[in-house]
Amino acid sequence: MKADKKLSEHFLKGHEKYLRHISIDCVVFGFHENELKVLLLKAKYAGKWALPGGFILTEEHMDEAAGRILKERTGLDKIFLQQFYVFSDPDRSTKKINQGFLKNLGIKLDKSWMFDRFISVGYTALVDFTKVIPEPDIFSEKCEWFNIHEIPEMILDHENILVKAWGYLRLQLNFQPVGYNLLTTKFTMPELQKLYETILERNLDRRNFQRKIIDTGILKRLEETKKGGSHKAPYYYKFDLRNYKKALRAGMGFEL
Amino acid sequence: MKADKKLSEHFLKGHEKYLRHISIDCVVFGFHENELKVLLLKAKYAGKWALPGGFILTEEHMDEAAGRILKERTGLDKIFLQQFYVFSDPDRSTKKINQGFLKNLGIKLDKSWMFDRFISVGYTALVDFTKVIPEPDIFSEKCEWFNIHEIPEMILDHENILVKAWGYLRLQLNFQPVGYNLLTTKFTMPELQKLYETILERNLDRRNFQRKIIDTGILKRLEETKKGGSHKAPYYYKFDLRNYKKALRAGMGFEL
DNA sequence: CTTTATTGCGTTATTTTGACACAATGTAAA
DNA sequence: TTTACATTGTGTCAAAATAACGCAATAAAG
Repeated sequence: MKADKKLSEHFLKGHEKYLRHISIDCVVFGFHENELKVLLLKAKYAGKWALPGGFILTEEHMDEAAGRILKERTGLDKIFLQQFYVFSDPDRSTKKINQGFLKNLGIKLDKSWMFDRFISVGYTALVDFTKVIPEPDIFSEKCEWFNIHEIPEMILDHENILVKAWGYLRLQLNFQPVGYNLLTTKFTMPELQKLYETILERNLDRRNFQRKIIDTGILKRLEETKKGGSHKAPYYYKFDLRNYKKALRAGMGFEL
Repeated sequence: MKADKKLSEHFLKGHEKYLRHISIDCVVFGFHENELKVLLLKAKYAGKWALPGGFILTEEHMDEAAGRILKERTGLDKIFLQQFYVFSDPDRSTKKINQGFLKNLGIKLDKSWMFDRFISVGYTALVDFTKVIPEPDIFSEKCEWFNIHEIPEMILDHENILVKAWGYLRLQLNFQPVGYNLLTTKFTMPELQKLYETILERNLDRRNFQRKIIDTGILKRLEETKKGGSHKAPYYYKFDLRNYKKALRAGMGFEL
């Protein structure tokens, strides 16, 4: 099989291409139908799910590497990425698990660089759910979105990474263009509020939320309204990127 | 010379002992005489100053490595450490600089692991200035404290790392036991206020600061006062660690 | 014993936040 | 066509948090 040959080469020659001991794991957040979602890959033959990850080319900036890795998985360019933590437990990737994975692949490689210890840098990625075309890679049989509350069994310490990323997202809500990156360009106030409520995991007063977010001046109301519901049609809004960036520098307060 | 032999061995055999491509750089903050200080090393023969840094043993947790590195430099155990950013520019450590450094040492080593590209994980360390005994290592001729506003010329991207660490410290002021770790066990209210003012780089109203910090309940006032100034003697305080940790979880607001 | 610098404690005005009321409006049912 | 319903847009008011400032108390120096 062609895919297997590519895999073999990866295990045999990867160390010439990539920095050893260092990996990247991305937690890709999306927002759809009022739910926070995470993009996961199902590892071939392993039967468990994994965060999209990869390695750093010998002369590549790590942030670029993260972008490159994600482009292959989502089809998107210029994704909003942020490193948030380094996972360095010496036992986080055990040889046992990786060897089992290889055996199932039918490849006999006892001394691949892949069995070395890896320190992994965690990145959060915020993407527009509607624009992503999920793509599995040669290591994976599937690539799918999962509701943040319905995460399947994951390999290694990936669940831990995911939980930590979510906490980071919550902390960053006041300082980063979370809304700008997770929503489509056009959205309604209830949609934006739901996003905040989902990330903060608590309900916000509709009227106070609106006042607060309007006062920051980061939004521009359009003339258009979103019709379809059997009730008053909400206005569409879009971000005023200029003001947004200015407001973010100051931090806009939604308390935890 | 014995030191040179140790150095040679480091350059020749280090890769057997440490993970390649990964280093740690620590920004050690202290507070003394109302000034924020940083602990720096003067690199031998290089003539420039450097952050205390090091490498990760093949089976060591990265956080432990950071602690181990700092223990050698400060004589302190159980230092409050936090990773804050990963510096991964492929050009951040150029071969030219390192080779010059080696040449000056009188050691001819063209293919040392030390010339590989390094990705460095930045840590902030908060220490009690009065308890630190600065110790240079075999790479350094000096180890000294510097005022944060009087930083000398530094090697590589270390000044950049330092600046980023300071920004991180500011952000963490409301969420981390910054005061607890930077001050001696006994301190006065004006001392604590100066610490906050120095980190935030702005003046705070003395009376509002006092009220706010007292209201959090994180302090315990002692009967003792600090005499010596030609004015009313301020009370000593110490942290109520129980309440401090509780308050930190909620975050206590000093805005930027 | 007076002066000086600074502390401890307090007051008031302003701003921000939280809780809630009510009219307006797009669709579906009558 | 009219009515019912769900949800939106806007506004009010009390409570809480913050900012700005006053003044008496006191340790040391002259």
